[in-house]
Amino acid sequence: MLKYQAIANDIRQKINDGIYKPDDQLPLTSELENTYHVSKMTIKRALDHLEAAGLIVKRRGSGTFVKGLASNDLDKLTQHSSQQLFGMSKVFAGHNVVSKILAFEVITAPAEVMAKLRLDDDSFVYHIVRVRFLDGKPLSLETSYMPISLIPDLRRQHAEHSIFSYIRDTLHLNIQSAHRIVQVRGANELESKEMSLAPGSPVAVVRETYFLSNGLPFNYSITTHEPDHFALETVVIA
Amino acid sequence: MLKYQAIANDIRQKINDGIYKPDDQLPLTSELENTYHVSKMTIKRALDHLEAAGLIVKRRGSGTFVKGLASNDLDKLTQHSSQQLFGMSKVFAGHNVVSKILAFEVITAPAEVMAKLRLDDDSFVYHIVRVRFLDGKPLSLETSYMPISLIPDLRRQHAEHSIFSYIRDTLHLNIQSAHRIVQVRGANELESKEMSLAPGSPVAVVRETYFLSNGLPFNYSITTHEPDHFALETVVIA
DNA sequence: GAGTGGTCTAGACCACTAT
DNA sequence: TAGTGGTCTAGACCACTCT
Repeated sequence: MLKYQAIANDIRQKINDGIYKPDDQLPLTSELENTYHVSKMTIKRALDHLEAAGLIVKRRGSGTFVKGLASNDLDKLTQHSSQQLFGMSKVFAGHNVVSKILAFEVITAPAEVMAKLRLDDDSFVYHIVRVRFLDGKPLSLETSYMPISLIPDLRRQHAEHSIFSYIRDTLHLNIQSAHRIVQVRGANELESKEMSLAPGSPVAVVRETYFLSNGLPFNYSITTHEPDHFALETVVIA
Repeated sequence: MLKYQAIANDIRQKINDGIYKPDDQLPLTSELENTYHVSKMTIKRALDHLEAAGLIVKRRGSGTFVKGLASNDLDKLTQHSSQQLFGMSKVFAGHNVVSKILAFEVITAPAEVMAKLRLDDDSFVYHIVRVRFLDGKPLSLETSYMPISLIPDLRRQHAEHSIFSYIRDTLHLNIQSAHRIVQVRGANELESKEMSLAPGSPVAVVRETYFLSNGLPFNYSITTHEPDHFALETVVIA
């Protein structure tokens, strides 16, 4: 474990345990240097991460303070370390997540998909439509496109479980990041039928582009979520 | 301007101008050290920021690459530098943004507000309900709570324009960060009436807590957005 | 093995806050 | 003016990729 990570985790834990409480001042960076036996830059990096995570606030000239967070929010931030990238199989670990496959085929990429995945004119992509169920209840309907050039030999069985596991564990490709756009609209016919929603009733629409560690986009997906189990949380720093 | 910021801006500009294109490899960090006459750590910090912004990808052992972004997305990321914190008056600069005030009063804080703003039992808060119009069309309905202890002497006229400007320019307080939760539901009676929406039609609900640079929460707000002008974009790094 | 980016240091100097 | 965190450096050493 890297030093700055270990220090960040330690301080996060102390905030979680109430050793450092909301509005408390943290020890000075010079004191932290001594207690952890590291240089100034290393302390700074650890605190930078905690600041980006929304846990603390730094003020040049004054000191470093735990944010005045409601205890609920504090718990969330100290436990799940930052944002989730990977599929629901991980997010809902412990629950029963099942996929029903409505489509699994290879097609020539539609214009929007071509643009998002930076593909040539007549590139082939997988076109996968799945409904995800959590403990038997429909959660979301996902339409996903992936170029066959990057993800060879994807099978229906992978889509039934976790496509992301196949990509990482079998193809040994690293997922580096995702770009997301969240919007809202009424459910269309397919969505209302497959998710047992009234037509036109509210759904969250999340469009995502996923990138590999070499910078190439390998997945463009549009997921509509049933409202009761959808919440997206972010922290914005000025 | 700080060196690492200047370098980050310069490289962002070069990506925007197409000097570095999607999938291109950037110059090696050692070369960048020479061209900008700075140390390794300074180059690293500049690139770290561009990576967090979703523009580039770094691979130890291989090099640094521009992400394979669709040209639309590239433009967005290179121009608006990262996420927005501050009120609509800034986001929609150039457009005509007007507020209609439905409520402007001081009340004892409800339980949820007390928790979010970490207030004592019978603290007073402003309770402000506004409808925001963009070029004459209703955009959102915002219910906002702020403790009178932190924000003294707020007037109706401030709510009519920008509360954030009052806080920054008059009170000289710095807004450091915001925590956001986005959800979806059907419009209630007030929302449908004030925003000319069918009852139960989809709206985005954003709950936000804003923090000052001393770590204190000073504003808790619940905003419901009409769907046509709402989109929230985020970049997630593994 | 040659080459990439990453971590960490010790210390000089800077920018901001408080009193 | 004392004390806070921030920037930047030059260089040692490390972890990973690719051939």
